[in-house]
Amino acid sequence: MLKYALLGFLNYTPMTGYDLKQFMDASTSNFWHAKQSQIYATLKKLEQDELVRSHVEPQEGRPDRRVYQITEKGREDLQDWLSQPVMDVEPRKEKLLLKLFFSADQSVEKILTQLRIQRSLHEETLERYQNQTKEVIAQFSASEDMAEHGRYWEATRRFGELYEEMYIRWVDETIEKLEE
Amino acid sequence: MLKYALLGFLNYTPMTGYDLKQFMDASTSNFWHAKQSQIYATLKKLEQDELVRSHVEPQEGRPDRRVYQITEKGREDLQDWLSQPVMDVEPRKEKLLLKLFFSADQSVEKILTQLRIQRSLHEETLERYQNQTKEVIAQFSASEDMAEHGRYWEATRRFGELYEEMYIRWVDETIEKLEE
DNA sequence: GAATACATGTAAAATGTTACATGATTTT
DNA sequence: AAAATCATGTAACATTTTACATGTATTC
Repeated sequence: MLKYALLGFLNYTPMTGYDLKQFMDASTSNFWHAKQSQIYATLKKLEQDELVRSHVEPQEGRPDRRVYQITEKGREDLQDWLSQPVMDVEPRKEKLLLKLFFSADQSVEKILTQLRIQRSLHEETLERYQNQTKEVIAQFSASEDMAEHGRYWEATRRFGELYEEMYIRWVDETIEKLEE
Repeated sequence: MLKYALLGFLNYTPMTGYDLKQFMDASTSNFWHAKQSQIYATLKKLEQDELVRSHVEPQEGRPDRRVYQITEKGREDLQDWLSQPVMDVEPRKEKLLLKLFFSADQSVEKILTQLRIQRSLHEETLERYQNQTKEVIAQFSASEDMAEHGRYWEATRRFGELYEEMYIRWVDETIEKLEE
């Protein structure tokens, strides 16, 4: 699936694995993320499958850049994937909930601390979506050929915002019940 | 991490890999899930590490059962994990959002169809949390020695409920904006 | 008569994480 | 003087998914 994230970005414009990581961190990390090493490995595989092509741009004083661009075959594959509807609900994994589920023998004080830590982490995340991510999207949508993309980027950002608000609400509710 | 889900359940009572799968599907699938094959593989590893022990119970007409029970070492490991606070925000992966992010060139009609499919899938999931999962928890909490656990199980179920409500709200909001 | 439940697992592939390695330039 | 940024990657490991294989008993 990372495959399609990379093809999606390369469909905008050619760039390096390093650039792709920056873009993902700034825009899709809310719903899709990857480590730098995985991005490099996946790009290599995409090139083998001829969905992307690369060339090296020599640089002085800095490491050379390997710039990837999407091929016609890559565009078709991406288009194909985009047009297929998602037919399932994505399963979640939430360590904190797993812990909480088995926490009946822990002290309530310890659990409350856990929850308060999560609350502040999710508050930070929420603020990031509301400020930083929002700005990044606004900047990119400013250019004319990217304006149409802005609507969709904003929809995904909004999801992150709603998610974090929901999470904080759930923590507050749970803390309240435990304090009774 | 599946490791701790299995230890957590085995800390209630000894059971087979098959039983563990049933329990997880009925209770933790909202925030932690695993395939049957992964459960068997993980149990094998847990036994090698002496965190669980197993014995075979012969059966007639049905395959023999391999019943696992947690060891003292396993209990300590679980306890240790439970007492450590979670210090990060769990990253999500949402295929639909990834698709939506890159969908500016798709027809609005196609995207709306995508969103409507997701809406109905998440509505089903929400209802499951509100009815089936709620009942399962009520049943298990009925026995005296499990009553205290019920509070925590309910908190995790509530998370699923809030999540699905949020998701549906987001879909509705997004559909509305696209229809403008 | 067909499908589901019960119960176990193996093998291969895909995916993702962690740790390591290099080295100049720029910022703190 | 130390840390972060730019830029690449490899290797080992861990986790997860998919597909295969088996066979009885019960339910529809």
